[in-house]
Amino acid sequence: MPKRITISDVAEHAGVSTGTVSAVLNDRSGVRDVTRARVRHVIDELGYQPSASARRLGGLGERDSVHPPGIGIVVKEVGNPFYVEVVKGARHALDARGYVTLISTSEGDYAKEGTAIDALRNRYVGGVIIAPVLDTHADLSHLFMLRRSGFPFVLLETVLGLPTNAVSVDNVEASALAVRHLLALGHERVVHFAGPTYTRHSQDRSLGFERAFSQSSLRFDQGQVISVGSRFEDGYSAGLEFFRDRSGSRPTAVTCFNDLVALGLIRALADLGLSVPTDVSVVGFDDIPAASYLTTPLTTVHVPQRELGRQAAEILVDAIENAASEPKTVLLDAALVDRATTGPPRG
Amino acid sequence: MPKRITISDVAEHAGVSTGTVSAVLNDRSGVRDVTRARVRHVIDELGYQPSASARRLGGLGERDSVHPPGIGIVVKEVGNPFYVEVVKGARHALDARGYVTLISTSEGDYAKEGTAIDALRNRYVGGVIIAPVLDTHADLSHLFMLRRSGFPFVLLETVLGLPTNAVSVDNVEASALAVRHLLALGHERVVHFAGPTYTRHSQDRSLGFERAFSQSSLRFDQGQVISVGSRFEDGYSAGLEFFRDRSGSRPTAVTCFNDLVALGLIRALADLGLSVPTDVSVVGFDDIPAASYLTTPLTTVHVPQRELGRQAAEILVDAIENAASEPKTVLLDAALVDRATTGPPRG
DNA sequence: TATCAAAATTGAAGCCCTTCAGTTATCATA
DNA sequence: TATGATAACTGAAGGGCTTCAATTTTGATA
Repeated sequence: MPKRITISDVAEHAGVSTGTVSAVLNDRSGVRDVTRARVRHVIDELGYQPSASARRLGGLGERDSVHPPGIGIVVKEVGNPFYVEVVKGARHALDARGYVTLISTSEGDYAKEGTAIDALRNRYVGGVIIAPVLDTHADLSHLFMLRRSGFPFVLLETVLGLPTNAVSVDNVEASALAVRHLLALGHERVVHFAGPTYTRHSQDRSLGFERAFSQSSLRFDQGQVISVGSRFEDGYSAGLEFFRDRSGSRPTAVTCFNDLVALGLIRALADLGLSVPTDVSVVGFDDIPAASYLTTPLTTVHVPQRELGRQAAEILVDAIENAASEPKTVLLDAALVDRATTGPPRG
Repeated sequence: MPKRITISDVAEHAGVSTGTVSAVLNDRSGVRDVTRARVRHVIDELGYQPSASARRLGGLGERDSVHPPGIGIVVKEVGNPFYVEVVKGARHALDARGYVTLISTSEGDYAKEGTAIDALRNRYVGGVIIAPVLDTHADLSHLFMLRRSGFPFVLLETVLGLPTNAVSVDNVEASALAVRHLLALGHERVVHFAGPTYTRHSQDRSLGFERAFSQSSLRFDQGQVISVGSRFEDGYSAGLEFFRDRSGSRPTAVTCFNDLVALGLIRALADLGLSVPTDVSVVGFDDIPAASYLTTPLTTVHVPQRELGRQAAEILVDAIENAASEPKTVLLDAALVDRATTGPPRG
């Protein structure tokens, strides 16, 4: 194996000391221009590449002193439009503060989330933003360990029993908003297409649905909450199954876990020959960019995704730079956006 | 500042030597269970965190010996459905080979691309997959320097004059496919909504359009290629502008730089009261997942995105593990997918 | 040319680990 | 109990860089 070229090799060839080479490498003042030039030339000549580990080790402590500091973001899935927007918001804020952003995914898998966090930590990110996977079988131990180790992080979902930095919206209330909108339009038979159980978002949104219903003059029944999933396909297949053969007692409106599910459902309704919103009103959740692109723009609950990312970034940077900051939870407001997929029930 | 807890602290508290602690840390054999347990306990007690830099420095050379090795992916934009699929394909292959995937974005900005690559390199990824930004004003110097430094990388676009690993499709030919499809349907007035100039993809697709046209009995005119962009909004606004007030000489078909532009265009046509494909046929490019979801599924050129990612990952891992491998360029096949947005011209 | 403060340069100590030759403890066997 | 063979443990020597007190050089001034 070719022996590594070190700073001493450079020093020797340039006829200076290692200290001087180091000074050149770090653009420190107090080196004559001729010397600087000579060293630079040798570096180039020899194809010298500094060892990042040695730089960090040598410097004061373990911080990423040499290069722009990094922060990591662990999302469940790359390409989920919701997280895409959150990441954009965070990235923007982080750029402005001179941090580089590194993204990794957990694929909604609890173990992979741990791997991703470790990988990021071992690579000198100063902190991480995490969309946590809430696996009922797991004990969330790596989040607790993270917390115990004092490593700065911010969650994109509040976690019960874990007092830590978190940024989210009040999903219970936001979900209730959607229901109230439908009730106000005169709907009485409404169901909720719920998301995966591993996310608090889903639990809260189901809860909000139930609560808004219970608070109305109507009666709530467990059967109104149907576990579906979070993807377009989930909404589509659940929609087909649910609305096939159901002419009589068919619900007149559906609130969905997120916009993707809503879109899938709308597609299924179209395939079944039902029209939106005349036959069925549909409300999404999140307000992803595509929601407003569609031929019939989606009525949905707007979640300030970029702002979510921005605030998470801000809190994280603050935690990194002022080590002493207190755990902070921020809840942003959501709002109903009334577009074209809701209307009064037929007749 | 709180002094860092080192391996010697642990050794001292546990009454063993640093060598033993190191052995425990690395799960090496030759340590009695009682000793191992004692050391583990002290580690826990003291909240000891190994220094990743020191581990790397101490080990043989600069490789990422201790933790799973990482590879980086630099895409232009997180959330671009095309890259999302490519990343998924790569991630899948990389997972199987025990690499962790770290994603960073260039935002289509040449300078940020350099920053992203550096950030990744300095964080011990063994190699990177890059969707290169082709800035006409830049000299692509960081790609050349990367190459010169011997750092393994794979491009998702071939770059003129840079013999290196690359995975792509033959965009010229693929684009011609779209045109031939339209010509076969009887269209004569066809235009191309071209992408941004900073990507080779766009240049090649425009070229393919021109070529297919020239090879037909029809005459090609520069005016048929309209520079639009790569986003939904770009397609939408260009569509509005182009098809407004043009009843007579209006083109009967459009091929688009990508699916997003096509979707934007379709939306614009709808707003103008024109129907697809009766009034205007539209062909996309890439075949992103959403293309088949829509109410009127998009006719498009299918690019095997996941496979692109998979092959890129494979080549990269090979380059990392067998340092001597030759630069390799792979061109995958694209195919036209005839769905609902194309048909014969009216009349 | 002599003087001296400021600028430039030196080089050994230290950062925290891993490694491995050498030493010591252990335990089965004679 | 003595004897090896083997297992367990030790600790100093790196690994490549940064730092900083100490030294040397520079160049303006007398």
